[in-house]
Amino acid sequence: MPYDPSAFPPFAVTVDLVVLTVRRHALCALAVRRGEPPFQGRWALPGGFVRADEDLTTAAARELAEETGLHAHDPAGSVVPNAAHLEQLATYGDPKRDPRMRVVSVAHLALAPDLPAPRAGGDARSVRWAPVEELLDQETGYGRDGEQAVPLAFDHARILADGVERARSKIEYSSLATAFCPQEFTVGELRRVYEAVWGVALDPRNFHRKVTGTPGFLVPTGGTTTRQGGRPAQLFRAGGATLLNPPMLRPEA
Amino acid sequence: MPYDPSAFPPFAVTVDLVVLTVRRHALCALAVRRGEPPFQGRWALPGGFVRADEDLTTAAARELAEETGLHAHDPAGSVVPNAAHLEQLATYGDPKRDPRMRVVSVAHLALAPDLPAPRAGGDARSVRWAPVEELLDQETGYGRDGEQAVPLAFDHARILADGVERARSKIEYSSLATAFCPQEFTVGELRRVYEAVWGVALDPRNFHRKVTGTPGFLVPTGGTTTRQGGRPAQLFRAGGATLLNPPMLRPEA
DNA sequence: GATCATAGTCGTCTGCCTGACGATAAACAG
DNA sequence: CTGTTTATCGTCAGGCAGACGACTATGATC
Repeated sequence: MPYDPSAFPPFAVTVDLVVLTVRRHALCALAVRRGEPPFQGRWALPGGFVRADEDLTTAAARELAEETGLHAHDPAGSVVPNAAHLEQLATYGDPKRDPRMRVVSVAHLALAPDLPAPRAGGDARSVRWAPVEELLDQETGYGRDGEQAVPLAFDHARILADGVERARSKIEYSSLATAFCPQEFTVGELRRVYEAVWGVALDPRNFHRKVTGTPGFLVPTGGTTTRQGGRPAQLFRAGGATLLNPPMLRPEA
Repeated sequence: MPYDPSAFPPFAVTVDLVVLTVRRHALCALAVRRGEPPFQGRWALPGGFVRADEDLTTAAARELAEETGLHAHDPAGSVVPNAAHLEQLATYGDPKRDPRMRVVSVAHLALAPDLPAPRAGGDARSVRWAPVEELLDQETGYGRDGEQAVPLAFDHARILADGVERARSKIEYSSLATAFCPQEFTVGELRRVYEAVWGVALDPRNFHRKVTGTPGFLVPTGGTTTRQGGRPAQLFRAGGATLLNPPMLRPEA
């Protein structure tokens, strides 16, 4: 081995979070405003340093709770209300990605239902849900309103784009879309999740046939709701199945 | 922000490599024997420290070249003979994964054709291609021969298992299986790659129909070969398509 | 050289799934 | 009561995959 173990270069290790939800028929990500240089005043993904005795997943779950109050959905754990799906996304370590020092960031992806107030520990104006389209359009200079027509800090646009792409592809072959829904939801609400994440319109009849016909995907709870207007719809919970086989097909292939 | 940027905990960052190939109809991974504690004498995945000014992908490509002589296939680059596919796999950062210090390892996955001699810079007995089944069976105590019936060092069994799972699922919906083949190959050779990676038998007729019917997957070179015995087979190169739609279906779902 | 074993290649048939879309049902708004 | 909205059930045609028969072209063996 041609290296000296006592002379390894020191790194800072952080976790950054791509927290996605569906609000008002649009896929939104959590953004925080930076209060200090570099990129002061710019929007960024939430994140922070990994502590000395902390696992990466633990650090991500801690940051998620600090920023949103959401608890990570423990894969083997108990049923927590408002639990979010949390998984590792990818790691970004370009030597110049942080001008201050060498920082390696382990990005994580979190999917959460649309919660009332996404508020953070600090002041309310420093954190918000922003449509991902808007956050990513900033990269190409086409922001909506003047104030936010600024790219995300660091390489966070790239990280966000990777997270969105992961979510888009993963709801194809897994039941992960239910992570965007409340505990009980209707087929129509689930369909609107797919439509918002993929940015397409789906046929309600074929979608209904597909999701109700996939064993283990949806479990009827017996109740109905009319919160979407129209004819009352059956309520469902997410079933035990995590992999969809055959998958949902994204149109416009 | 509740942290002091000048007081972040220091980490060592390494890259570990899951290098896979298909040899003698079996999926094999590159393993190196550790020459020093901890886990001295045990088999481990190749890897090493990321240098101070080095990108993660660059570090992985450097380690790959050092251990195997393989060059990473530059996605936008020139045609390099014996180029391997290289992609980031996942990052492992359990505080106790290395007893010496806090090490975060960014694992990468490399897929390479079956090359004549996989030898490393050091002595030949310290590096080998081992069937992944054998390396992972060690975890449960069912090793083949006495000498190697020992688990991999660190958490490398977990990393290897994750890499194998990534490869198994990725050849379903991408043309990545061609990374296991030489520049020119036959449909039968490609089928044996799928059979080795998935550990199943595929119908040669349906497989042939599927791969030759997918636009952009295979490009005939005009030549034929009889190196597999039997009737001469057409030779193909990998086409430009990277995503297979609809995907190859893994039996026994 | 005839025969056999081995691989490769082309077709056929059937069942399942999907996309397109008609029709009905059950609520609410005017 | 009528129109609007959403949910849900059905029908039909096309495409693709699995099962499998048939034929082809080489090398090996007697």
